[in-house]
Amino acid sequence: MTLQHIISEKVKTAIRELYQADLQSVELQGTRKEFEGDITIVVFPMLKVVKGNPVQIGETIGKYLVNNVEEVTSFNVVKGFLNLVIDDQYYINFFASVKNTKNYGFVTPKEEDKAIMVEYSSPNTNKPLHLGHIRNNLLGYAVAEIIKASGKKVYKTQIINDRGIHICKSMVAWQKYGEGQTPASTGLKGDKLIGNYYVKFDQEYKKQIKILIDEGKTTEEAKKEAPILIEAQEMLRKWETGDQEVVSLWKTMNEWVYEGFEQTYKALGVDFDSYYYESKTYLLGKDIIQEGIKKGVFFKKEDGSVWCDLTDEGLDEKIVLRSDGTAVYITQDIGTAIQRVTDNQDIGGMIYTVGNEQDYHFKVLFLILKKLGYDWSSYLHHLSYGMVDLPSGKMKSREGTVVDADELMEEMKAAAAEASKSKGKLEGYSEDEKQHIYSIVGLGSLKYYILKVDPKKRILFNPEESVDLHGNTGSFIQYTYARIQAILRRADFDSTIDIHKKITLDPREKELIKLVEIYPQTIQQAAKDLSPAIIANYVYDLVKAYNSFFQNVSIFGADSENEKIFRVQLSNTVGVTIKSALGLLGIDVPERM
RNA sequence: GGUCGCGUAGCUCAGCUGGAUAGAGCAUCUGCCUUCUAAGCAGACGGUCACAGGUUCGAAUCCUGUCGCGAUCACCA
Repeated sequence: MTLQHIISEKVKTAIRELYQADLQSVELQGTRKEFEGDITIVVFPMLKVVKGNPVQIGETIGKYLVNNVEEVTSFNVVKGFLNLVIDDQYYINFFASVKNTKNYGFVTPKEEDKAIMVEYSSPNTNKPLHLGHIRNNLLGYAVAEIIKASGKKVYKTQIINDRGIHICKSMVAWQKYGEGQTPASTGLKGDKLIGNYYVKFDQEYKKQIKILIDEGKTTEEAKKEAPILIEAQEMLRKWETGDQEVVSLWKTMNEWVYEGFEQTYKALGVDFDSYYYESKTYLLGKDIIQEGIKKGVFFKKEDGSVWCDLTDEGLDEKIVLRSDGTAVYITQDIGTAIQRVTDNQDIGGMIYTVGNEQDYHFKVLFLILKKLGYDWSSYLHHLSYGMVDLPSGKMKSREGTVVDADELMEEMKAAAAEASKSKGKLEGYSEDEKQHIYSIVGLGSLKYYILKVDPKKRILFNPEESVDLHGNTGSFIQYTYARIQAILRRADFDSTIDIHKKITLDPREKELIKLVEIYPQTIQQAAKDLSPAIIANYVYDLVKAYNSFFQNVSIFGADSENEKIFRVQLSNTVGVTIKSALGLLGIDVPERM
């Protein structure tokens, strides 16, 4: 039972004994810095059941708590706020009880619990990953880790959009202009190579449109009749009929892309427990549609197209199968969802990490699955996030303003290297060790910069700002961790020495213990809100408080040995918590920097 | 046009299940390295929380409307 619980219960008891009234709940908050105290009870809400002056009621309850709760040493009342001063010994005992806890703040999942499947990344296989994908990957990975830490089993997965006209465009261009190039022959990553042919297709397509218009066609006609587009469409038809040559080329080119993606994922530090491929699930989707027609969930129009009527829910009719019988986007999503639950019987819910331009799509998808009668459909969430904009505006592939994921990571690493060299704190490290630290710091900056923002908001990605070392940045947090390690190296750190004896706390020490105290509930909140930003903001607060402590309270110049040991142990616990919280964000920590 | 989201300091963001004088960072300005990593600390400056109503003892937070920005409303994915 936490101190908050004890105080809440005692307040209720006090109201019952002193005023013969029942209080539903007690509103507690941390006392603001400008007032004396640690925990504050808001008196105003009590006025609904207790008539009287809030200040007097506060005084009465304050006296009662001092007499009846050991940890409450004194109190003061300001307006309707009852500030309680908590005994330092409470915080010291709390710290002692927690300082050697492994995985402090994490809840271990129970065997019988249902699992959550988190889908993220989910690229098309016709071009490399860019900054937008980075946000998606970081968010999906971090949310998965946070949910895991909050006490649930988690499966990470993705859906790879490996079929469709976009792949065929790259394939056609490669066939016509590729001259047999491969990743091995060019030294290019596979996804980059394929991306080049996607661009090549677009260039040729535009040329042909222009020629057709010059020949007197309308723009509309030209766009439909360009020979290279006809070729791509023809290739898609061949693919669907299983044409051996086309399927073989498709497989080869997709393999190249997957190898490229794997390198990017590895560099980013994200991973997956399973992969789903649209090419394998869209047929199941089509089967489900047929069943749905029998169940009356869908209906067929005269032209053969199949629809779902969602007008009762305030939405429109939604097409789920084209008149020629081919699958649309949502068809395969229905199939994939069902396939996943079939493969993993313990799934109790799914989270889709997809940009907010698809809010409507997922609303419809979840409704359709509900109409089809799947009980897990009520535990589906769309983790909807905002776009990443550049100072120059939106990223547009046609205008070449897309920020490539691999290049960006290299740039971040280079910036970290430059900054580190100017500080010169890595003497004695080998070149490999230095490179490793540049990588940790560069990626840490990037990840923190993106994850600290509320997922649902758009991000303005300012390259100059993202490599900044000062203030609310990943570097600052990692730097603090490295600082703590320097202390521990020098102190011959031993976590087992008992420090119960220490009597008075510096306000900065107390602040740190309070922050450590709320780490577990912060994880729960972040899991509930699907928001890594909550963890990012927490770890920033923790680090700021530590630096204030570090700069103003001498550790090795402490008055007593006991005090010194306490401060070293406190530093260690803060360091462990920083590492743990950053770990949830997929950010590594350096021992030195 | 319908629907959804957003609007907080010059800039980038916290705070939003209602609580005290709205917080950080960047930028600008002052101090602090012969003592544990100055990628730091201490401080100054900076606000009509888009606007207007409403609910409430109390509103940045909840409700309604207006304005601005964005997304979406395909037999594209």
